[in-house]
Amino acid sequence: MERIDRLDWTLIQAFLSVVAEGSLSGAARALGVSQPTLGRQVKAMEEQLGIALFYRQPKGLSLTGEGEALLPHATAMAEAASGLATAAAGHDNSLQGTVRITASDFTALYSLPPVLARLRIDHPDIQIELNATDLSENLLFREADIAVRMYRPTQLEVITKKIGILKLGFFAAKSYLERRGTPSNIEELMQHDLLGYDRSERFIRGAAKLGWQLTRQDFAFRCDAQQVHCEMIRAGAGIGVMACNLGARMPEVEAVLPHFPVPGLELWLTTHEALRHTPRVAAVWKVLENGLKPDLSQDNSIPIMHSP
Amino acid sequence: MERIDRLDWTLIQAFLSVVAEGSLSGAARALGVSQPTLGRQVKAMEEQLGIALFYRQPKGLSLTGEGEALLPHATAMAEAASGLATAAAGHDNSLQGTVRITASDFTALYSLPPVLARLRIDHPDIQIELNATDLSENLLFREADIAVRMYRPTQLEVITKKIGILKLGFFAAKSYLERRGTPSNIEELMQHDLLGYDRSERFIRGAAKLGWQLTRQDFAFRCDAQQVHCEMIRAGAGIGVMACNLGARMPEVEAVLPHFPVPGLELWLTTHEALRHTPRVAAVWKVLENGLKPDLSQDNSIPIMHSP
DNA sequence: TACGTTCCATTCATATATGAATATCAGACA
DNA sequence: TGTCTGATATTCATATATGAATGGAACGTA
Repeated sequence: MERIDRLDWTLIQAFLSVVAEGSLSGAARALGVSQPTLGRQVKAMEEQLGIALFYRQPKGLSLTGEGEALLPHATAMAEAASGLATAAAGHDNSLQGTVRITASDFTALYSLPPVLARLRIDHPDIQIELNATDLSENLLFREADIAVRMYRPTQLEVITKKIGILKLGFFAAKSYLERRGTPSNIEELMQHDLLGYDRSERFIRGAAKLGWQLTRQDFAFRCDAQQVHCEMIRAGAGIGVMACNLGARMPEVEAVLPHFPVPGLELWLTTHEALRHTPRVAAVWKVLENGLKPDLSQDNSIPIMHSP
Repeated sequence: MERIDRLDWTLIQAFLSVVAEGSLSGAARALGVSQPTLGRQVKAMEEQLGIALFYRQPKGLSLTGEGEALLPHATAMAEAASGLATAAAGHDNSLQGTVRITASDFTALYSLPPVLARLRIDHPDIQIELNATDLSENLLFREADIAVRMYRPTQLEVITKKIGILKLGFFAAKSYLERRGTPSNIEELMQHDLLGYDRSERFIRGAAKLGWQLTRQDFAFRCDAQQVHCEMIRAGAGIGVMACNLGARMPEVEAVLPHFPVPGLELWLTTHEALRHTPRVAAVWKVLENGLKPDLSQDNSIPIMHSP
């Protein structure tokens, strides 16, 4: 397959300017180049992409449907470029602008919302862009300012801080427990339908350290996404491990063996060194830290699950 | 102030390539230009920005701290560029990639999380980027694929669909009601501490239509952010209007005059015409529509508040 | 209808950025 | 120490993109 990626970004710049101004001449003025140049650049872009971007009209150029489809991407580039310019100029010393946060789906959807709500109250001029993904993001190469992760990032040149430990515990739907009974010790629990969760390898190893032999076959269900896991517990599919604070919030589920020491998950906040002292990033960091802490345990004696 | 924005995007492209390859020569090979050209471009960029981007080392070029700070922006540009290339090539016919959603803070933080959780289950390969803002976004000019709004967008060339009506009602903290008593009709309610919410102009007008005279002075508190409003109700600061489904989920608050017909808020889904048939956008649209509907009323006889 | 304005397309001399060739430097290795 | 390798800088002829000038088409207005 051919790489169309090669198209010169100058062309995109030209494209964008023409869209914004509505004519070649106008765009030329705005961009400080001549009108023929711009005309050629637009033509070049159309040829390289094999797409008609504009309708040439007497009053100027207007976008075709295909052109419209490209515009959002071009605009995104322009925004990034302007962000770059701001950063370069060292003028981003204000508490406004966008801060991009990346977090695991689970954290993003269950832990972060109230914290972000608070953030919107404390810093109304800071826009938050949330990227929910379990993929380990490279803070240096991806546009994320702060990462919320369940493990300590290993990259160099990042600042990390452990916020606390997310306590996990066994939970099951009340309906399930009524049907199958509530286990009162580990041996009984192992006779139940167990739901393996996405870190099951880690979990099995963690369990082994606590002297609890467990194999993959002991799980009635396994799944990769924590949300699914969660839903299955709620639906009464069996007994599974989930975050204690989350379980406590769900009226239809109940803790099982609440005092059994299930290893917890660490929660780490990460940013890139170069962004550490950007005011808005620092502000968001602070709110995240303060907002997430109450939900977490600071007890370091709780065993944790280590990353693979 | 000078516009540094003017810097040619080709230079950024060069910058990025040098970072990725680690050397001028390598980057030149990758980019299909000569090494001196690239060297000059890097130098030009440094001069124009007035920043040293690289340490020149015998083994190649490595980023300075200032360079690192610019990198995320440059990378964001590259991602957008590659998105543009994909869109242009017409290859984005798969159910993967990123979909950007914009919604009011309130919707984003209170209504969307469970829906997005579902989305992650149904379409694990679609990344969601959520931009929580009350600002009306221009879907054509901003990189957002789908907007969730409380009003019908007026732009041309967008596809909109009304999902339903968010029912509103009076709520107060139980502690407040214990202290001040529960009003049993509108006249009594007006003697209470009322919390005006951010659309209070709209609200006052809506109330007037229902034959209920109300002025700004009748509100004990006013605030712009719905979250703050919400928190004040929970904190027992008075009686306020909030979404019924949200109020029902909060154990510490109680509905006041639950049968009084408070005008609701419409919820609209919007996307740009050109994106309508992009598979991943269509998929997300569908999940949003199905996920938000259950929380909303489809009863069109409920009065609604119109935008200003 | 004629005039002024605004736009895009074309032409051609010119300025500019480019690449091949080369010089230079630093480290690896025998 | 000498040589090789892979890197960045420098030079200069050349290709390339650029801009001023010009032509032509559409539209509004007197």
